[in-house]
Amino acid sequence: MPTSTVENYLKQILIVSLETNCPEVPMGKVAQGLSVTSGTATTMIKNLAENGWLHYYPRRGVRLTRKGKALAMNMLRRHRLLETFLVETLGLDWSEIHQEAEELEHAISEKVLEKLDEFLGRPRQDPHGHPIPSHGGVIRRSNTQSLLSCKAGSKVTIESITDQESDFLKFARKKQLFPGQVVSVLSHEKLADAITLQVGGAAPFSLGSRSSEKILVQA
Amino acid sequence: MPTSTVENYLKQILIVSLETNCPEVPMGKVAQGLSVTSGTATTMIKNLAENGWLHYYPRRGVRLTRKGKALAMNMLRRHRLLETFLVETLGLDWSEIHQEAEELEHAISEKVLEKLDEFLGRPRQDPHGHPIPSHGGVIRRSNTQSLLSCKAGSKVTIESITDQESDFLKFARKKQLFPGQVVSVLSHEKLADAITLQVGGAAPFSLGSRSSEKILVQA
DNA sequence: ATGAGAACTTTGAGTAATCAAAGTGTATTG
DNA sequence: CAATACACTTTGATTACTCAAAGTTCTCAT
Repeated sequence: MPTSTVENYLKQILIVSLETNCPEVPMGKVAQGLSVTSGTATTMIKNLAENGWLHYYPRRGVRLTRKGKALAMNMLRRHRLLETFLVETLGLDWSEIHQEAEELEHAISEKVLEKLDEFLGRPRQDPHGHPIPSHGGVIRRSNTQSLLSCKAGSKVTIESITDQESDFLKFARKKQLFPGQVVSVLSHEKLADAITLQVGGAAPFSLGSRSSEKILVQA
Repeated sequence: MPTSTVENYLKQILIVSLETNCPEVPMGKVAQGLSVTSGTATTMIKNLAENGWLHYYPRRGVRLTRKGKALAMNMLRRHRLLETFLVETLGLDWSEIHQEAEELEHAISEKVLEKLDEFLGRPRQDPHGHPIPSHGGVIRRSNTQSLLSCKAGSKVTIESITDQESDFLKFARKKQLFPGQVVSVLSHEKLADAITLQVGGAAPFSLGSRSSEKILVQA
């Protein structure tokens, strides 16, 4: 039985490798993502490698094994199903569910998880718009791009918000930026590092590149 | 923030002190209830005493402080609300929920707990018939006695089953022994250590003292 | 190519929880 | 009232994780 620390390391590595679209993840990202010192990450990673969760290429990075990826995918499934439950069933705010799910995902058994999935009607996406991996660990990958890469004049649908920070999510909702919303890109000034949007009939507003990168859309 | 080990020790002590109706709990019961060696229990208890969770009387036992009892009551509330959720909402069998709740009770936040309570309609009892402590940590104590103390010829209503063992619970349900059921005590042979019952129209059967002690009833 | 700085690893030490086994105190029972 | 048995405590060691700080390797700009 892997400890919850092991689960967290593997999940974090999977998340980074999905984000960067590259299976090899540098140590720095691991340490940073888990808020531990780099020395701690090195020690832990060597231990994970010894137990067959991942391959470790010193001073280069880390890559999940099949076994490691399966566990990590399962953690993502747990996390996203729990987030869905917290919002849909218990009515918590989407800005506060991340931390809650972060704890619960290690405590919930496979049996309860599947009952929960059934109870929720086997949802495909969590409240942030992220796909929920299947029981078998498969994730539906859609052809999305970030809002940052949209041209002026285009009209796109928000697929997901890739940030779990409470403050950003509160802001996003106030501006009506959540999955399913249709957004018009009024302008995109590369040099000014800003993109101007309009959602529904509300007043237009601008986002910097940092923020617009966090919003994934479909044309 | 107490660790989940701390939470487990305090909860276990509270459970024993409620069962025995005595606030002082001997070390042996602590070690046994938590499945640790007696040496481990001693070390841990000294640590808990230093942190104000309980009073430690060496070679005599242990007694929760106000602070310790409050935390322990809260754990009991978590446990029993979660058990209720697992049975009522997700449809798990009452024989398998104890272990599940045992894990989840440490992971669920106060906020989610209260939402859950609301969602469940603020239940007063868990699926085993045990009272659920209020948010403030108060427990309704009814005047119950165990089935073992019932006279032949009496007719009683089951209030709760004080055993979490999966096998015993499966047996109990098969015999229709669960909260709310009305039971006739046909005979009670002190010397034979057996009590004979009838539930509804089913065939009469006998229970030994070990088992009948686990069933709490109201006249 | 070289030297500065970033990225990474190593080392030494600490915490929380656990066990096995040896040691101590207490309570009965003959 | 001693001998024994039981309940409890102490001791020494282990595991899984963590950090700070010192050490190493790699890369890139000069």
